Amino acid sequence: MKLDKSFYLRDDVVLIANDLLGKYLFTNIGGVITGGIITETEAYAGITDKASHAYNNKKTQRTEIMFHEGGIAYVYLCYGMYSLFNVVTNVDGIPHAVLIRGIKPVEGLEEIKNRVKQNDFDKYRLNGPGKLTKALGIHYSYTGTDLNGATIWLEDRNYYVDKNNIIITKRVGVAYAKEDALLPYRFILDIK
DNA sequence: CGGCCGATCCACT
DNA sequence: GTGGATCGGCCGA
Repeated sequence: MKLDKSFYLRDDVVLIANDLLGKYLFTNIGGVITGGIITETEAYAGITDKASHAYNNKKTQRTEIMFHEGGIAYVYLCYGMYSLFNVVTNVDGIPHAVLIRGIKPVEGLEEIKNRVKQNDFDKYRLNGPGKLTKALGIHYSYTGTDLNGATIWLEDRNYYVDKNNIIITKRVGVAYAKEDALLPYRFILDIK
């Protein structure tokens, strides 16, 4: 079943990032459904988090989406060529988000393989936030999409997550955030 | 308006 | 381990 709105409205974005491991992310782009089990996430804790685009209450046309009520997508272009997909959380006015960094593909494998166009395609692993959006067809123009809709959605299919398989570490690529770059906000589900 | 820079990825050493 | 690709967003003038 799809994740309930209340899942996204909770105020602990770090807890939500952990809870998202083992949940399923799906897209329906042009009638083709692709998706997988979420295996890697990072929490971005809003206005006090130096790594967040919303740090210091920065509200621009791009980051404004994060200030909305949880349960929608925040997708933006990074390094001029990669769309990065985030789940917006918390209530209206608090710009929390969770970056989805990796999945284990389970649905639409052929389509995913065609989209990523890499020879060493690993059907057990699709790690990297830029790669997974390409695989699932999520373009940055999808920012603001309701995650309870028919285009992008998340489901709980009772996948059992063994806490012993969760690795918690610091976030990647945010050295500019200084001491906040060391926060244990990255969650990895270590499955085959 | 111009210039700088990035929540990345891949090829190459 | 390192450097280049590549372009929208952001900020300062």
